[in-house]
Amino acid sequence: MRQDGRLARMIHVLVHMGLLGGRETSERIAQMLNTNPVVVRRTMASLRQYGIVESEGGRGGGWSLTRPLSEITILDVQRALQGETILDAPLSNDHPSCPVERAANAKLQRAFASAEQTLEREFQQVTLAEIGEIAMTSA
Amino acid sequence: MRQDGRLARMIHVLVHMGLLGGRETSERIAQMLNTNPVVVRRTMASLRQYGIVESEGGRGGGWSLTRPLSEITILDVQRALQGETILDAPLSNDHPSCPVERAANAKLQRAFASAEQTLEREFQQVTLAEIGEIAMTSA
DNA sequence: TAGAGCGTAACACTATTTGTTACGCTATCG
DNA sequence: CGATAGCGTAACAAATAGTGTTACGCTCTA
Ligand code: FES
Ligand code: FES
Repeated sequence: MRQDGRLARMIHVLVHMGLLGGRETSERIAQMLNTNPVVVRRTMASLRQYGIVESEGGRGGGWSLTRPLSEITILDVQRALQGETILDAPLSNDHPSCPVERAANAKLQRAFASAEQTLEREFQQVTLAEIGEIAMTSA
Repeated sequence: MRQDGRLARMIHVLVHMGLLGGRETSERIAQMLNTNPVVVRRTMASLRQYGIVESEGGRGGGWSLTRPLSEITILDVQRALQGETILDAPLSNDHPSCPVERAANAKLQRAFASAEQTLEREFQQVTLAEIGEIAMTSA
């Protein structure tokens, strides 16, 4: 699974919202991310589906958190954006019947699974509240 | 850093060469990988630069290993293909002066660095000779 | 009822890997 | 010496994924 910038961006947005407390529109979020409201909606939609944020249409609408930053981990955001798989072992599939290819793939898969576990543990340990605190004290 | 299929493919090729003992041409390797000789040369060139294989031109030329499979680890192949960085944390750079973005990036970087260490350890533990043995016994 | 705001489709742009063609250089064989 | 096998490299096409943008529809509230 390809790693992209969505995770970092969404963490930024969520912490921003948690610290400043309020509801934010896609328009305002887009400005703070130097991008476009549609991109924001697209990405935030994943978070909504996972229950981290909710959206309201109509005048006065926008996005808001469904729970405090202390109850959201990086892993939650990651799962919302990319599902179960964090790291995907890049295997080969050129000669599926070849035992060498299969052995190589098996070893790679094992190694990546191990790294993924590490990453998952790290992600689970960090709440967005922590990130907010670090930002507040370093500012 | 994006993960691609080169690592798995090159492991396959190297083990194949180690087990079958001989020199292989780009043409034959390309056939076994369902691809093109140029792609093979391109990728093998990285391995040559790192000292894992050597190439000879002219009639009867081709690629050969510079040392036995027992002295090549997955990490060696990885390093040859992608350099130092195995995993690259996908950070955001939308608002460099914002302390929240910086705090989020810092946490992500730490998490990915940890996972990279795990992966590096795993890669270093596996020699291509091991993969060859597994393939031989499972065939 | 007007307008703010989300939902979504459609398309262009970018970057990276992969695939392909073409051509040049070198070493061996006859 | 000439033909041929083989690598080296440049140039370009194709596929993929994220990103950016425009357009239009729906909903809620003032
Ligand atoms: S711009 Fe609002 S927290 Fe960074
Ligand atoms: S094709 Fe030769 S080892 Fe798999």
